[in-house]
Amino acid sequence: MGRPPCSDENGLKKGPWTPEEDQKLTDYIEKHGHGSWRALPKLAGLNRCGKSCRLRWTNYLRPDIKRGKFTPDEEQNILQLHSVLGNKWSAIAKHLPGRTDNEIKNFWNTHLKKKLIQMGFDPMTHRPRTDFFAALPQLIALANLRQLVEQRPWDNQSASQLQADAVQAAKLEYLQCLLQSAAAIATSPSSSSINTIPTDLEQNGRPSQMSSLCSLSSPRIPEGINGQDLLMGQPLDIQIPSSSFFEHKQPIISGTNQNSDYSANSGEGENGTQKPLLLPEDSLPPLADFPISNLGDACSTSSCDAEGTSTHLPFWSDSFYDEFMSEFA
DNA sequence: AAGAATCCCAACCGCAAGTTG
DNA sequence: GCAACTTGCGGTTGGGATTCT
Repeated sequence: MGRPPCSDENGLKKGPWTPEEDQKLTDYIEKHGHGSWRALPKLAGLNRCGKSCRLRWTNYLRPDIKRGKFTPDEEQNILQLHSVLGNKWSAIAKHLPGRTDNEIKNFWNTHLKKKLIQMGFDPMTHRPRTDFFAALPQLIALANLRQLVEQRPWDNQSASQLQADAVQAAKLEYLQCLLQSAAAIATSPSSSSINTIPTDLEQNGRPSQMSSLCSLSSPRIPEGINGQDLLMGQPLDIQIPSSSFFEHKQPIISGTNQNSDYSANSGEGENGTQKPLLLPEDSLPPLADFPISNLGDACSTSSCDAEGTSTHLPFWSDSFYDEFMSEFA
């Protein structure tokens, strides 16, 4: 581009805005509109670059900005929008009147993201985390715990209790990894034996919305569909097929649930028989309370109709949201 | 009470898309 | 079609505010 960044321009002020500067900027824009941002600072008598003025106006001085804490409704909207749009803060902001992209981004980074991580969800995919590195802190903690248990002369009861806790936690961790691997398989377009995806639409030369959605490794809008358009002017009913993940409250894994689709995800034996990847029911702790459905069910049933006009199956079902939001309280 | 740690957010930076001549 | 320029966006950061020890 060849143009120096505005910070390089001679002697222009940077950093926090003073009330006087705010007043000048507000007065000018109210009288003349912002026009060319680049020309504005001179015209308004400000020793700032246009970019800085624009940012100050759009993120702070604009009269329609709503300040203060985000309401639970707004939080829920952000989560839902983020699961669809990803880090498209400006697109998300368009659905939250009075909120700026910067504000939403900050709120996400300081609150929502942490909450999701704490709950074991990948904040980018809104799925249970799949990376072993994510579990590293817990594993390290468990290792330390074990060392402590072995080294310290605790009474038998507390030591065994600790060990039991550690084993419980390790099992949970292991289970989560299994679930996540299965989820990855289930949502992979190549796993046709697992996820029987109708191919009629794809054969028409257009990737089916469903299959593109099912292949989401991060929130993505199906090809040819503008996520923004998708959302504009309609109530939030954006729903991702793979979201059936959260639809049912029954635990995915249990010894009595072997005919679930999930078991099919666990891999087939050489002769086609199902090799249960799952541990026996009694060897596993109960899953977390939030609802998780059959992983292999990602694109099944009515949610993905033959037209590829999937309009159902919230990735975050309402009930899940309720529970999630109650975590915030 | 004081220092350290953490949180929070306004503002900056760099990049890319869009616009104009 | 191209280059110069403008605008918008998302990631990052500095430092004040708050909480913890």
